[in-house]
Amino acid sequence: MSHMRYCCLMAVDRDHVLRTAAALLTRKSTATMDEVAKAAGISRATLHRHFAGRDALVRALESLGIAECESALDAARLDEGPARDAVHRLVREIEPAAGLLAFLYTENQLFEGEQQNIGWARIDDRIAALFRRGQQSGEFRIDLSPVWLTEALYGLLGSAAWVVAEGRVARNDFTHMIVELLLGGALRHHTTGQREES
Amino acid sequence: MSHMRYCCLMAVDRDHVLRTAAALLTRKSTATMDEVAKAAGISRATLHRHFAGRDALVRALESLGIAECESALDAARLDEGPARDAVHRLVREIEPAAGLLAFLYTENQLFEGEQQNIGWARIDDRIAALFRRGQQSGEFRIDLSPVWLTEALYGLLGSAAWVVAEGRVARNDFTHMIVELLLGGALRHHTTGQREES
DNA sequence: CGCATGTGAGACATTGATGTCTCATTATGG
DNA sequence: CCATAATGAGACATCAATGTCTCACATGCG
Repeated sequence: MSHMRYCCLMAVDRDHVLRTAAALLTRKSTATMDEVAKAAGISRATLHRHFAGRDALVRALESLGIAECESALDAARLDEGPARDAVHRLVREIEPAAGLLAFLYTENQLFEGEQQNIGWARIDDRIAALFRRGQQSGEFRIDLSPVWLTEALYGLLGSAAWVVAEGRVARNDFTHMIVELLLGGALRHHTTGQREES
Repeated sequence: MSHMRYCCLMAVDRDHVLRTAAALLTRKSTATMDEVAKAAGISRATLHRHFAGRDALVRALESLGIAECESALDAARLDEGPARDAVHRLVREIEPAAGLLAFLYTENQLFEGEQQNIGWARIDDRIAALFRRGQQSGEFRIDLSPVWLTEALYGLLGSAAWVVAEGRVARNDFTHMIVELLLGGALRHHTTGQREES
């Protein structure tokens, strides 16, 4: 504690600003710097002191999103146990970041001159590796590529975050909805006469 | 003056402009009116003669998206045969519009003062009704609500359109990827018929 | 208490997109 | 061939967001 400096209100909680901005931009991706500042309870000037500009803010959000994603990946221990359980843990751990990820997912198109891209690539690889492990262990079907399964997971995370935010489904169902659909699909599998062929 | 009948057929192909704009905005949702005009091969002035402003353009795209969606819904004959086959037909029919839908899906947040909203609601209802029919017929599991299945379908359509546009999966796999994941899930099931070979 | 720091409020110029206008050009149809 | 109409090019004002700046205020610290 001795190394912490106690000043005035002490350098506006950067993390709080980022999370508020994430929550706002998730709902309204075109929100103004002024709106972001008001949402965070600070002035535009102060916001601009902490983040050089809108670009820097979005970059910071991207870094936050990557960090939270990797934390979730670590916490989910993707290498341990059945792959299906690892997927379940992953979705559970990543849920709090789903909104932010959904925002970044749509905003990323703007960053063609990538740089943080390596962070996303690393995350993609770790998730794809999980699906690949599940395929090799015989748990997952092999006609759906790990790349597609990874992307589909992103899409489902975004859809679920959206529909929960809209209040059209209960927040508690978040993990169940995604995991059950992603792993089991919409079809009933215990009924007789099930046939799958196209 | 009798309104323009069939005078100079120079009349810029409105549909072509819309589809070009859709393609561009799908890739870069912040594209300028000038960029849209250039992409469509017309001048900004002409673009502005046909669409009062950016708002009007996006509205027109929304109408186009709704129309294409409803055409797909009609062509898929959702009421006929097994629900799972209807889902397959739906995805196949809706594929060409997936990019446009993905764009509108993210852009819709801006339309809080809805008006076209009724169009989307009607589409939502028709798709949700399909999933409900599948549940009642015993084909689909009942622990995943039609609302969620509908939203999940949108998410998967968007993800698939994106990953195909990125060139990370083959365009030919579009329908298969979505239908198999949405209906069957990633898990291998020990039921008859599921593709598990090589 | 006085100093330093961080903040809020607001003025200001800048930038980029937009909407509107005019005018010349081209193509169409009678 | 001529009148009409649609287009392209560009000038122009407008507007909103941004980035930068100054100044006053509050609070922590010596």
